[in-house]
Amino acid sequence: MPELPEVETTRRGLIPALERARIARVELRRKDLRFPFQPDFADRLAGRRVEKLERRAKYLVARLDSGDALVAHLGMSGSFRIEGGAPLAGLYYETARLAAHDHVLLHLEGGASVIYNDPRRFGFMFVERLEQLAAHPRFSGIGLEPLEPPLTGAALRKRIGASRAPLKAALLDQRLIAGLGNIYVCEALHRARLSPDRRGADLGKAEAATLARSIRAVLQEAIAAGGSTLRDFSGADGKPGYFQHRFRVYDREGAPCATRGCKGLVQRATHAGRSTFFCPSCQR
DNA sequence: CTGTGTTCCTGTTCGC
DNA sequence: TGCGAACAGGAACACA
Repeated sequence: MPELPEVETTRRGLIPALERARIARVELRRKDLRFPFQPDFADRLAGRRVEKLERRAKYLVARLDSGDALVAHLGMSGSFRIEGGAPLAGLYYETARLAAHDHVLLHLEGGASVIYNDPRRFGFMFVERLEQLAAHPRFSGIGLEPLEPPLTGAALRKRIGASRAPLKAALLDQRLIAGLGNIYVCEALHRARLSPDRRGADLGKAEAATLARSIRAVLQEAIAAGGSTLRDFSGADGKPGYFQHRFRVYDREGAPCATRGCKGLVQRATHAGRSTFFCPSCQR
């Protein structure tokens, strides 16, 4: 589910509870998510302090005072929430109430708990030495970050200009650009008025610049809106995002195109087994 | 190198 | 109302 804006929303929501907090105890309510947990997973977290919570592509990375990094990917349906934390009669209690599909609980010193919930269990977590993270197979091939530093048309053109894949596929490819998923690729292409079938290799400089600007804009607006909630995504504060109300094409098949002056209707097509929403009239 | 299909898993929605 | 099928935000992999 969660694409870059949802992961970033999660990061920002978790920071107040997690940064500088110490993990007192780790509760694994099953032995695996998408993969089995490492045998020493819980032991390497317990007693450690979180120094910084960062994001790379769609990954959350918590730097620990041990030199380890806790890495989490939300898959299609993962979310974090914070519970508890208020002292009772001068003592702190773990007060987390469990919900269906709560799989990992990080009980923090002070009584709050950070809880990972994931019905489909496509998400995963692991710990890795921080200095080895860049060389980790899941990180070494990751492409350009779209926001920091701001993605330029030239950088984008350099990456996808080498690809003869259709733009829809190229932008979904995390090895080229990091953080985009099906929703934001559709939205960015529509804003840039580019057909999902265009090839990266024949994008002109001006088109690449427009596309880069569109990608940045849609991601930034989505982050400002707290991400998109299609079914049940919510930030760490429990509130849903509301960027879904600002979709111009995604899940709007048959609706009039939002581009000013365009009389087209939003169409749905399939690329590589995934739905693509676009306006055939203004996206060329 | 490319596109396509499959797989992991559960929940929701749609059509009959 | 019930029931099965289709479909859903990700991403790695096998294969043609």
